[in-house]
Amino acid sequence: MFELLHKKINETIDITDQDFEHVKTLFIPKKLRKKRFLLQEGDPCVYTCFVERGLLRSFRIDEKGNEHILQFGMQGWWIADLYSFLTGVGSQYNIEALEESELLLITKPSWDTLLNEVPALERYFRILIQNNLIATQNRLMRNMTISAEERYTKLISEFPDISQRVPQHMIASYIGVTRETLSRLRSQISHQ
Amino acid sequence: MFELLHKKINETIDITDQDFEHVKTLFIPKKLRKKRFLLQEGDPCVYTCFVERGLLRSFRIDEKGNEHILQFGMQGWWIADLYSFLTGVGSQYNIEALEESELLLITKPSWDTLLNEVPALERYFRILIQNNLIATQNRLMRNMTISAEERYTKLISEFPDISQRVPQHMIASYIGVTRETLSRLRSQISHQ
DNA sequence: TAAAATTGGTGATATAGATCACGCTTATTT
DNA sequence: AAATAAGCGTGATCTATATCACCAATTTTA
Repeated sequence: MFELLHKKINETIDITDQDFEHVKTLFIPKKLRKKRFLLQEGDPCVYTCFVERGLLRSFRIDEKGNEHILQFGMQGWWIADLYSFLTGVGSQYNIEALEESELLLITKPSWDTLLNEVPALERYFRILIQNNLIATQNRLMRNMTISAEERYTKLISEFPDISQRVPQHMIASYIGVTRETLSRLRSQISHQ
Repeated sequence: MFELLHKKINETIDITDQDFEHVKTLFIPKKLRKKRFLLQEGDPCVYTCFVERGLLRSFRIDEKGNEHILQFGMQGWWIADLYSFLTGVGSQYNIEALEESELLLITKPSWDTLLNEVPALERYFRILIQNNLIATQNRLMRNMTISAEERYTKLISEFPDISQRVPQHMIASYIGVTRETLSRLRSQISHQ
């Protein structure tokens, strides 16, 4: 259950087996079936979630009822509504399993404890968040500088399996277009 | 010169005077005149920069020659091209002073040293980056969910002095529209 | 202080992508 | 197995924003 988390942490910092045993005690393992929610809009985001296996998405629904995906949470990634998790306010996001998933959850109090008791993890999370920031800045700049078609082809080339794993309308709402537009872009691309 | 940095660090973590004296030795104070560059596209981003006084912007120029602003670096904020700073590869961004500015610069080797010698700063930077990530995610979602006009009015209400301090075409390139579009939005807004 | 550059406003037109509306498959649920 | 929902494609039309082209005022630079 904790293999992937252990591996991921070890990739960035050195953690003793003893410390990792302590880490284990603070996480709550959970299986989440497809289409079930880890977080619903309005509720505080109680857990930060590490994805051991499966696939999740975090998304928001605007006033017109359109979905906008902030993040796909793939195997080995973390997913949460950070702001809600840190402040305890009601979340504006939903987090839903797109596949049957195995998760490791940690609450804010446990996370605070963990960071105090295993200071090396402060660096692990700093680097994790740092990489996430870089990726989010890139995505923001891409949205401003390149066309929907380019955004789509770049996404597919970075995550080739994504179009098999998630429906097209979710890919559309991740790159910031409607499902109709993506459908037309795809047919253009396939006709050379 | 170091007052603001000291204050900002103290707002998030406890740092001893002794540790802060050490911090001071690793930063390079620099004055940058208006329109001068701290970083030019293609060069590696050698410094991460804390703005003691003044205003900077980081931006990118696309193939068509249009500018896109990633960040304004206001007093008390940090600015850099994180990816280039961490990896040493040539940057895709420019960083330019929009006002006469007083900066505190730190190189990657010094920053690494600092984090090892003053572990408490690991938390300071984790929280700094965490807040930046939250803000960047919000901006990304806003760009996908709300109109240019709303983006403009929200920016102005969050940073009321910005329209006095930076030219309109830069505000336009921050919210992701052309200068012409922003000009028209502004005249609409002023005519009620 | 004259020349050049920057800033910002506005008209005419073009276009990427949204919206609405429909039909056809393929999964899911009961 | 039937009923329902989800997923995807596509035509017709609409709209927000981009593009191009120009002008006037202000600021910066030589």
